[in-house]
Amino acid sequence: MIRRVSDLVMPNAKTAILPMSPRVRISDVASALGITKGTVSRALNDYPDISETTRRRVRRTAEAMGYRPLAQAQGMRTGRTRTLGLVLQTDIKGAQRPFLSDFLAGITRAVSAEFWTLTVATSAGGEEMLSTLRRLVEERKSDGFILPRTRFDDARVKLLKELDVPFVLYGRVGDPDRCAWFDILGEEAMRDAVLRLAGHGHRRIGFVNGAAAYNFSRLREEGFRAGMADAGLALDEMLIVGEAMSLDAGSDATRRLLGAAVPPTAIVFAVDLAALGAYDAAQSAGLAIGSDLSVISYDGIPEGCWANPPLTTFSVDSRMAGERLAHFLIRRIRGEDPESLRETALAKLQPGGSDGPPAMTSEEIAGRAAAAGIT
Amino acid sequence: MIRRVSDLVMPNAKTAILPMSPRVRISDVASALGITKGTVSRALNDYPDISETTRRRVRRTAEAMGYRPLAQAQGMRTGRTRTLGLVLQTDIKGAQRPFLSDFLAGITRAVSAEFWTLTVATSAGGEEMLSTLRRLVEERKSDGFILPRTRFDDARVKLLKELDVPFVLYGRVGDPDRCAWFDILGEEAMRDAVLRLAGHGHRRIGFVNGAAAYNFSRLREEGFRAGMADAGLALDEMLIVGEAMSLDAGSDATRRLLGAAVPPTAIVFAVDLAALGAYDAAQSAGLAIGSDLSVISYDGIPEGCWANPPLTTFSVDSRMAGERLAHFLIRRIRGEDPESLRETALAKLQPGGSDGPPAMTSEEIAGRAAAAGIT
DNA sequence: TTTCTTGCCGAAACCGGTTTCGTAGACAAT
DNA sequence: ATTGTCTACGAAACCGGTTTCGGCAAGAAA
Repeated sequence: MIRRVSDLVMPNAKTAILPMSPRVRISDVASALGITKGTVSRALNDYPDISETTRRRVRRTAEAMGYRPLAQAQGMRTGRTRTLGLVLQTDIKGAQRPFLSDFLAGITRAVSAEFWTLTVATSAGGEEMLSTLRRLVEERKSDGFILPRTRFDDARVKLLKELDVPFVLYGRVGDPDRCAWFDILGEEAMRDAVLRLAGHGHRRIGFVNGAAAYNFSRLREEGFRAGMADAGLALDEMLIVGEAMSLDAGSDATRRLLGAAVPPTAIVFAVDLAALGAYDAAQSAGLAIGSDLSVISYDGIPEGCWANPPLTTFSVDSRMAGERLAHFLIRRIRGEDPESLRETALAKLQPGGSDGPPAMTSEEIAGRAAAAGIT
Repeated sequence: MIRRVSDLVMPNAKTAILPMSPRVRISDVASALGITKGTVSRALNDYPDISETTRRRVRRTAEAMGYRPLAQAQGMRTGRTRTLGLVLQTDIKGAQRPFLSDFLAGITRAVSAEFWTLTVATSAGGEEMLSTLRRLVEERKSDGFILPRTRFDDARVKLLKELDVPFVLYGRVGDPDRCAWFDILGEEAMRDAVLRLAGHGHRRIGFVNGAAAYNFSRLREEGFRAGMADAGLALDEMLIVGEAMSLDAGSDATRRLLGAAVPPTAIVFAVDLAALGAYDAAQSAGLAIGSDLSVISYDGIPEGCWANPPLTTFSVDSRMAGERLAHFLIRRIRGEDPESLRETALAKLQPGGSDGPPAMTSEEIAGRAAAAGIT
């Protein structure tokens, strides 16, 4: 921890000055052209009081000399440093783990193509998340934020709106006012999952949702319901359970569904990690995933491929998401209307062996479950 | 891509100035004390020409007023901005994926505890990696770097030494001169793996190494050899293969070992991902992992738990590694001797079901392999 | 021709820190 | 009392950009 203010400052100040590589500064460009640096700056920044010919000359020589403005120096006056911020939540064990690498690759790719940078922080969520955001804003460490894993009513959004700091959502929120976002249409995936199962001949289908606080859970449930309606299947509220974000929770949820009076022959999961928990529950009930009990899920985590049989799931292109989000955020910071920066994409079906035509009736499944002591 | 220099600068300059929150500036502290900001700065930076009483008064009021220097402003003169850099390599599919989340959490935890920040970039490796580092240094985006996945002869180390930019290694290198590092003792793990297998009764043990370019591969092979010697087992160079960093490569390597004249009854893998490839090869040879063929590996990736049987592996605490590395780098940047910043830790055995007493002799395994067409 | 615009640029202030330089005042030595 | 030294601080330059302000010169209007 920081104890004294002096821990924050530069020790050995004299020797701390780096041997600066011969950067091209704005004054170099100016003197090369025989004009003042103020004029160069205004020319590059498209001020209206610069003649078109001067503007062109300045641009060309700046380019030719390899001039690139120092973000921190610009930041002194403007308060902007061409830096995006990403605060990851770390209290949920392994929550975004599988996607993170691709997601970061996408963001940094977009960001460095424009000579911006990304600063990453982590926090435990809740109040700490907000104070971390606030600190990054106050210390001018980032000009805007990418907010992953949005909640229906998201405190981060509220805070950043108040502070008037730009942000983009990876996901959607309840109140879309002044929000830009990129999102995958989880609801469409859930709908398609139901239709695929119905195509296999399933008629009793259960749904295991994620945590209700997250906005995606609402959407995926909507999608499930829409799919059931489209398939002309009866919806039994007893076959819808939620709050399953982990293996254990997924396992428990599966057991609850199998213990129903008339259990489902197939289950749609909103989250891969929960779906993998179903394997355990099915095994303990003596049911074979893919035949006795069909499972389709969403996320496309690599662990799914290692399950036996491999999990049928809708996979998400996290890298592309990162790229789109970074571009959107930069445009947002540059002043574009957030409501014009909204885009969605579809998840891609990744067929495994965890779904297929029902090999058992609900009654037979109920029998097995009862025999295994599942109620 | 960037086309014109003006893409780099601030548009709408007039409106771009942020409504600054009422930060406490150094001049605020100064006027509160009735002294000049220069004196405050020198007091906080431990200049010798400040009286002890003044220094104390300045510290206390600065603390009380919540003053925190703006890193970019300091950077203008000093060239330092209290920022660590991390450049991830993304061309190797999923190479560091499983560890990344924990690793980042560790780094950012340490970093934000000292009011520093982390900027993350990605690159495809090779020349692009070097130019990315160079760019971050030139644009003063980071004061030093954490270099993961070190090679025996690492081009990044060479470059940063030339540029005289501080760095710490996650791993070790051939030439330790002027290098600070944190590393896990993979060689010890490999040694222990051999001893564990020898304890099970195995006498013919193979080794599948990672890519020779990485320094950890050399160390892990050394550890394997040391283990064989300690266990008093004969070493057959035919049973040592390398360059297996992926599933497919691991599968191929396993097949090669099984096709040997006298195949091993157990295999030690340097990399989990390769070890998971052995499952496939074993299955196609009609061999059961854990009994017919024992496997012990290293990394502790989560996929290992999903394999059947779960992989016995030595797991690494990536979060701790990130934390230690960040602290080391900060101390390095503050001027400490790099050679005093070196630390190692042990990997932790995570027993699974992939190893056990040999159920078959080498001859029987050779028979199965031959029957499966593996030569 | 004179005056009023307008376009275009130089000069200088400014952002928030760090660092250099100069000097007032205390004290010691002469 | 004068000179010299040293301590401790004020004043100002500086980092590399952006933004404000003022004014010259050319063209338009009177």
